Amino acid sequence: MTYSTEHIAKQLKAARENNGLSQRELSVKSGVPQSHISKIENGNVDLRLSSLVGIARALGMEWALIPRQAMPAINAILKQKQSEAIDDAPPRPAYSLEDDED
Amino acid sequence: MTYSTEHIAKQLKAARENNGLSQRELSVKSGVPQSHISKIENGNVDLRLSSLVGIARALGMEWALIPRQAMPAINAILKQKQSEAIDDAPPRPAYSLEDDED
DNA sequence: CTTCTTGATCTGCTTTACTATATATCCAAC
DNA sequence: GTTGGATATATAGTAAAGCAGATCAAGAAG
Repeated sequence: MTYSTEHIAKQLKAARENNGLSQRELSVKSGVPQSHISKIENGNVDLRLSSLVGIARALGMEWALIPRQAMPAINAILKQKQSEAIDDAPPRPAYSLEDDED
Repeated sequence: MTYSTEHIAKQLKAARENNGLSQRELSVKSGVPQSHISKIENGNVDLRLSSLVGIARALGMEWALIPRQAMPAINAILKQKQSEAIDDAPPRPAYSLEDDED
């Protein structure tokens, strides 16, 4: 409950939402119970690698060990991919069209 | 005990040896008992994130969640860093000089 | 109002990572 | 032979992850 646990929690939650999945849907895809996903996303669990890998895979992600010196380069790429995603695929899931359109 | 567990095991072991550490030394640096490190390196454990992070940090590594589409780029960087390491810091730890010198 | 979906929380139970410590192998050096 | 460094294994106890299932609260929608 210390280190990067909280950070992971946020990443996983963000990724899930990007994929437009509910915790229950992710539960089915990953094989991890919804109750556990909830705990994970709230950072209340020191999860095992198998859980992490299962969930990450279901969200189209992998994980990697990175030499510290290589981190800046990696982060640059991740940031880049992020902005690419923004400008080429705006999913715009729901414009909750306000109640009147007269 | 399935997926990448074995792969991680190998990575950690390789990293430890690159750092020139024994399991005992790593144990001290990471706070994880030597017996457990042994199990981990042999892939006999589904370790928790806290253990992984502790060990990885002690070895000068971090870990990251990577979108699958970004993996090739990441791998390219990692490979590159690897060869850099090879040609600028050849530790050449031991040439077990063959027995014949007569 | 009722219904449905989503996420958080609880209970009970099983499994296993993790710890501490000790011991066993193996191998190289003296 | 013995000694010493390193890794692998053994035992026993504790804490927590993980599972299954139900439930609850909040919101949106009919």
